[in-house]
Amino acid sequence: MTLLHTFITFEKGCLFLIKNKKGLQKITYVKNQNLLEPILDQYKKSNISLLPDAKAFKQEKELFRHYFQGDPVDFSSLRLDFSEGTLFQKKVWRATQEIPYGRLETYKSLAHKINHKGYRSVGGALGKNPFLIAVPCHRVIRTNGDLGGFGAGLGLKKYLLRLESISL
DNA sequence: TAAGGGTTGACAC
DNA sequence: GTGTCAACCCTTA
Repeated sequence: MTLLHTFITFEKGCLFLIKNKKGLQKITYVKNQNLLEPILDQYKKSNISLLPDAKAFKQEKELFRHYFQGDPVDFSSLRLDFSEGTLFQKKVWRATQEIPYGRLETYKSLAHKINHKGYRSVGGALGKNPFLIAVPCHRVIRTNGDLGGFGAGLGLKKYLLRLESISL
């Protein structure tokens, strides 16, 4: 299998984007480009060849450039391939996608949106979120105002919230 | 099948 | 205010 990939550097590190025929398959965060090698190796071992192709990511690069400049960006125009997630995870990710730029949501209210009482499961699904920033799990916090957790590190969560002018 | 998880709410101190 | 615990329910090993 062949997938396309590219990376986008920003102040705090680097975003690694992977695309298949259906759309974006993954957006992950790495602190620096040196850490990309082990990721590429893993794909090689799984018989997946990753081709660097910056042109195929023109739209994504443009959106992220604006986003990191602090402009309000709507990522809903991106085609995201949720097929790797479970039914429950897809529900949570879609609900998270609907959180507008600059707004916060709690794990509880997100659970309500999908008619669910398992707040922990919502956190679990967000932890598995393969689309960093495009599915804005950084906008989900605890009801008491604590940040909760973040797969890519709380430092990055704070940075992204500051970028969107959200005061904590 | 059991354990663990990015949580919450209730209760006791 | 802080700590503890049960309950929610999905995912993973």
